[in-house]
Amino acid sequence: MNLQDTLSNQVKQAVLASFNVEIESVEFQATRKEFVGDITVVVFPMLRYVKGNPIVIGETIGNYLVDNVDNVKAFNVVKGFLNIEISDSYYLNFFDTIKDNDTYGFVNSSPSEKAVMVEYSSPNTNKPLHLGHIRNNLLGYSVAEILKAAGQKVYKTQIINDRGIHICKSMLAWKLFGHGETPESTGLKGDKLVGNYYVKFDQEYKKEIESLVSKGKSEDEAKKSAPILLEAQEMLREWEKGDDETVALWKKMNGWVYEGFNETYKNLGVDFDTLYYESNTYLLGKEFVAEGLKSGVFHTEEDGSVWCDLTDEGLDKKIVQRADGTAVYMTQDIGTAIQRIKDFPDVGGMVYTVGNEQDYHFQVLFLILKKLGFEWAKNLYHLSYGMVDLPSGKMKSREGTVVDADDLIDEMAATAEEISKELGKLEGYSDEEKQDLYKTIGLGALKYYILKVDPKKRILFDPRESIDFQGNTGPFIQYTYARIQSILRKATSSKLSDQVINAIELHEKEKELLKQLQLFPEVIQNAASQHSPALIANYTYDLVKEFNSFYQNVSILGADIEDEKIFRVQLSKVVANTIKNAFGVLGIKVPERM
RNA sequence: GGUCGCGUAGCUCAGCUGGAUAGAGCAUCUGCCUUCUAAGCAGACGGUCACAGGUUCGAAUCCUGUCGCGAUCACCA
Repeated sequence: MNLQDTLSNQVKQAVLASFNVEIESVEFQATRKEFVGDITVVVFPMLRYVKGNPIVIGETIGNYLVDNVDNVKAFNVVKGFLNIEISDSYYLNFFDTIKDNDTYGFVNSSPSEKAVMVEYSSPNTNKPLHLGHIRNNLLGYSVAEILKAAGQKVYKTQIINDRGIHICKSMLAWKLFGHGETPESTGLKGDKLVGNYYVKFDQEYKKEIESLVSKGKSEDEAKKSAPILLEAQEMLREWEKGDDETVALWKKMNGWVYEGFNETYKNLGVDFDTLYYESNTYLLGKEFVAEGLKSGVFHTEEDGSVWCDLTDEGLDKKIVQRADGTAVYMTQDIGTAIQRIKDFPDVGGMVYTVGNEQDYHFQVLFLILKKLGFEWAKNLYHLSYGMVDLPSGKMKSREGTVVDADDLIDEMAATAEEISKELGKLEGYSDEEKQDLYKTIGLGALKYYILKVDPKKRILFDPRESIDFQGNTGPFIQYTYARIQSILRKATSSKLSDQVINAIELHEKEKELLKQLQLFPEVIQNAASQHSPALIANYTYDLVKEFNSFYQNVSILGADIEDEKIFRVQLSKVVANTIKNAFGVLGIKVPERM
């Protein structure tokens, strides 16, 4: 039983013994720094049951606790707050239970429990990944790792939007203007090459619109009748018919894109257990549209289009299949969800990492799946996150106003290199080790910068103001880890690792650290239930700040008493391990030196 | 217009299952490297928690309304 539960019972007994009243719950909070104590009971809520002066009530309870609870050393009452001091031995015992546990805070998954599938990334295959995708990838990956750490079985996946008018635009532009260029012939990453033709298409399209308008057409008309657009639409029809040449080109260019994406994923450090392609799942969606028609979930309009009426739920009518029988976005999402459960019968729920512009879509999707009668539909969660915008507004691939993912990753490493060289602490490292470290730090800065923000808030990214490496940042936390490793390297020679600690008096900073460590398992669980890596990031920052204060104010290897020295080294080791585990679920590596 | 989200220090963000004087970082300013890595520590400065009501012993936090920003309401994805 943890401290709070124990105290809770004792406080209830105290109230019962002193006032002859039973109270249901006791409200605790951490004691604020400016007061003496470790944990605080808020007396005010009890006034409903116990009439009287809150100060007197607090003192009565405090006296009872000191008399009856071993771990309670002393107390003081300020207004309606009963501040309790806990004995050092309690914290030392706690430390003893975690000091050799490398996975402290994590819960092993139980085989009987249902797995959860986490979808993220899910790009279109007509252009490279940008900063918006980075946020998506980091969030999805991290939430998947957090769920694992909290004891769930997880599959990571994505849905690759590999078909549609967008890829046809790139294909057509390549065909018209590409002169047979390939990634090999140009030295470009495949996704970059294909993306260039997506931009090229748009430029040509705009030229044609302009020319049509100058010939007297209205802008709307011009947009619809530009020859290059008509040709792209024709290409899509050819693709749907299975035209050999078109399909071959489609396969070739998608292949280039996948190679490019895989490189970016590798650099970002994200991975997937299984992949889904839209071109494979949209047909299953149509089957279930037919099914839903039979069971009356859907209905057909006069023109043959199929709809789901959600007006009873306070939503609109939603189309699930076009009049010409082709699939819409919703159709394939229905199909994909069902396909996944077929493929992985142990999956009992899914998390969709998709921007908040699609909040409505997922609300509708989940409702439709429920109406279709799928048991697992109640366990679907839309991990909705805010857009990453630039000072100039939205990022637009077609207009070239994007922060490219690969470029950004490289720039971060370059900045890390610059700073590292200035500081010059890496004598003895090989060039390869150095490059590796720059990447670790650069990515650490980027990932932490993105993940520390509450997912639902939008991020404004100003490329001119580079991401910090000082203060509340990834490198700051990595630096603290490296510092601890340095101490551990110096300490390993002696017998510091598995000594038993005798009773020592805790330094204030040590106690604060132990309190912070105690929170970690709860933080993991909260982050999992709220799908929020930001909670882990903020926790880690608080832990690290506490450690640095300890480090700067207390001598570790130079402790006067041998037992103190052992304890401090062990405590540092546990802090380092917790940093590593916390950063691990954020997808951030920690360095041995920096 | 309907619906949803957001609004906290000059800037970037915590805090939001109601509790003590609203916290960090950046920026600005002071100190601290002949002791474990100064990407650090200690401190100063900086706030009408968008605004107005309400609930409560107590509201940044919950409720209502107003304003501002964003998203969405496509036979696009």
